[in-house]
Amino acid sequence: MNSTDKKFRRRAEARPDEMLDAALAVFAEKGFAATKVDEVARRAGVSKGTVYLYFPSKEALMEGIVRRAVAPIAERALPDMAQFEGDPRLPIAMLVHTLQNLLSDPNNLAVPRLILREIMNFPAIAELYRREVLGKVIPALTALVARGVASGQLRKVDPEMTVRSIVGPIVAHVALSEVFGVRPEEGLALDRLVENHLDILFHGISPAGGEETP
Amino acid sequence: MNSTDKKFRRRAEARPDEMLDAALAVFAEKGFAATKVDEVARRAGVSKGTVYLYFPSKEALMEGIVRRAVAPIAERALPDMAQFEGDPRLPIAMLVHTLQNLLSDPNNLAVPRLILREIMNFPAIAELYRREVLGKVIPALTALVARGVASGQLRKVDPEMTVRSIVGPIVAHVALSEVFGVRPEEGLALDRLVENHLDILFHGISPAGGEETP
Amino acid sequence: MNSTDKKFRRRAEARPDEMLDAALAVFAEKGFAATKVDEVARRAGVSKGTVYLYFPSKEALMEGIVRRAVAPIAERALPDMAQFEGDPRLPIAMLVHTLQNLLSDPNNLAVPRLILREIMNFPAIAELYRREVLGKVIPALTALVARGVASGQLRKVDPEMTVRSIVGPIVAHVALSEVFGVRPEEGLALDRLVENHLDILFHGISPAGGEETP
Amino acid sequence: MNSTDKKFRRRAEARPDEMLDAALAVFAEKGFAATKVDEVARRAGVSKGTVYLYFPSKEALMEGIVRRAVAPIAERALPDMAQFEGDPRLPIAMLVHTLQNLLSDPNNLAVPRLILREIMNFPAIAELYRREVLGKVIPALTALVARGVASGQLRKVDPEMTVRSIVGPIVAHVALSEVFGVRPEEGLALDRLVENHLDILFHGISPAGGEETP
DNA sequence: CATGAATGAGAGTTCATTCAT
DNA sequence: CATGAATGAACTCTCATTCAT
Repeated sequence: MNSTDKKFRRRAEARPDEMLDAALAVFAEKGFAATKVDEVARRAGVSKGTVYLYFPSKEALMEGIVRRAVAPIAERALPDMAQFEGDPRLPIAMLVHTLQNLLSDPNNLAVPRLILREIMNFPAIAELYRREVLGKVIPALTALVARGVASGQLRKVDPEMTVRSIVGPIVAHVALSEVFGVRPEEGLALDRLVENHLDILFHGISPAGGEETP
Repeated sequence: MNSTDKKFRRRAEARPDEMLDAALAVFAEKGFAATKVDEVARRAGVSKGTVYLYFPSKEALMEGIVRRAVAPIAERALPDMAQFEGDPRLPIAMLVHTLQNLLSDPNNLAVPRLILREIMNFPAIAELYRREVLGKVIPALTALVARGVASGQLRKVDPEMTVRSIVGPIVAHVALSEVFGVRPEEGLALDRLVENHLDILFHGISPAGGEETP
Repeated sequence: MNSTDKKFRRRAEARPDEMLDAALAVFAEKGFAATKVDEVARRAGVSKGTVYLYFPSKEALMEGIVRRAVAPIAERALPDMAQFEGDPRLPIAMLVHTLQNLLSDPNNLAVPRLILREIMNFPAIAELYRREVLGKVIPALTALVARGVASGQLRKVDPEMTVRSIVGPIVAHVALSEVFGVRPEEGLALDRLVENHLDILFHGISPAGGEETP
Repeated sequence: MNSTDKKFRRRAEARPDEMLDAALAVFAEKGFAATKVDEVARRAGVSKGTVYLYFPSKEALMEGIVRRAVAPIAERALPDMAQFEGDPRLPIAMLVHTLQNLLSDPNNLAVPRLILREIMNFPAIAELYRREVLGKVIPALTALVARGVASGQLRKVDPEMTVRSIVGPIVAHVALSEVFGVRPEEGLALDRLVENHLDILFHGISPAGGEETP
């Protein structure tokens, strides 16, 4: 009860996570290059040396942040989509709404923002993201669209390219807002964007006289 | 005796431009932070001091690159679009094809790539881009869509959000390719993307039984 | 095992002082501008970075030197003088002799020499010196002379200007020697200067038939 | 009358002097180290290269300034003093008043100020000054005092040290004012200083019951 | 485990000086 | 004579990383 009391144990085990939290906060605020390890340590309530006890380098902090954020994505909603058999517009709408929910919470936005900001300086992160997220989401979506086209539930569109039409408007909307500060008066208004986007998308990919948006 | 001998190059008025070319090349290759002014100078065939003769700082090189690239954009195709009276799908298709042409040339791609890579560390550049490019293109496009909706040539879509549906797929396509290396086997295949995109888009925004893609 | 082995010196609280010593030595030798921080570090037995661990800039070293040297001056002999009630020539002689002692030791001379050399490039130091040293010594001396005049122990001299007559000859003597290398054959011969100076001064400010030099 | 008209000739011949004027102005304002040759050139209305046409280095400008200012001093009032036969207090008073006049004009103050500021970084200048000015003034003054002592017109003072008592108060007064900004409310008030100084000095060096200040 | 003092390679920037025109 | 574009050595300061305690 002395050296193993709550405080001590929690600290010992949660340390790496606390450091990633601190690093994310500072990276998000100042960018990777402008962030000093000293400040990450301070924000995490430890000394600079301790950071290096858990992470071999400043870059490793960056990778740790991304790895932690990316991990749950792959396991989550993907399997469902891949095996879905019915109207492909349903999982497409689900995916879009999942994205919407994800992006609505500023907390969730911090990591993508950071990735967007730094990715071109971190080939390893780009590769990780490509492999763990895009490499799973894109093929699943492509297959979904392809099945829809094959079954006649969708018009004869190019499945691979259509994936860009599904996520593109959302990406563009968030990028405009986050990078350039171009946003509607209401704020992000993601719901408005999603509604209009799905409306156009489904009109665009459904056969003439096709069903309405699910 | 040719135009590149030493004597001619001295005092050449093209000096600043040559430096921006060199800077663009190195920034594109290594990123802003990892680029040494020394290397920009070497690549431009001058000494480090000479760079500072024309640009007060390394950052000024970055700004110079963007400013030079952004300048012609605003003056170019915008006015036409704003005053166009007929089928709004025509100028939309034109804009998309203009983008396609622009992005097809790897030379033209270098600046947007660089901007994408560094913009979050250069608020001034983001602001410049927002003001000079987005601040002109987006309102023009929005008005165009709004007119189309008003005239009944387009379905009742949200003009402001629809702009994201027009450029989003292209942005996503280029970003996937340039940032993550996710691209079709043929390479960028921008034509395939554009064809599919316009197909879906126009089906998505045209009234039921509307005209075909222009 | 002695007090200068590596382990003991690490974290020593004397670090800043050691650096000031080193800086003073190099500044005195080469002047501020011609001194490289690297050399200060080497002379202090540390690395360049360590200097910046304790002092934020090269200028801060300069200020540190002066501040450290100036600190004890104000607290020392001033209070006595201010409250002295008897013959004002006594504390004047004491002050002059204190100066004489101070300036006799080449070690003590280093700081004034450095100040003299660099002061015009360091307004902050001039201000510090003015406030902490001159701002206390001069008014005290002035008051002393004024009291002497009022009590009739001194002739009717201008107290404020007489202060210049008290310290001027010493300043001139040291400046001639230190700056221009003009000095008697014996060396500085401060005692000779002081004796002659006080002889003239006291004859100059005492009433006709006044007392002898104390 | 074409290529030798006033403008051209004056420029050609007065160039070096104009450059020294410009250099003095900038050195006085910013100090030697902080002055850029570029600015001296600009202030002189010529190009940087032209400065190097007349002066081999930045330091040479400094030396030129001092040499030009020092030249007339030696030839001027010195001979008179050396051969003066009457009351030595007369030439002493004259010297002090000459100094007073010299220092009263801010224009004349610029060079001494600059010398004071930079001399310790320019051994050559110190040496020049020592040789050309001090080496002549001090022996002359010393001899004068010695003669006064020998003739009984002055008390038995140490001639060499007494020189410090003659110029010291003035030096101290100017240094206090120029270096530390310590000055009477009226401004420099050199006349007040000189009057009090000579009063004390002559009372100090004259035999008891000696004559009044000339 | 944790600390934080110490390191030192490295980069941006300045500016006296040169020299082709 | 005059120019001013070009040079490049030199310097200050930063900060990721190490390691003795």
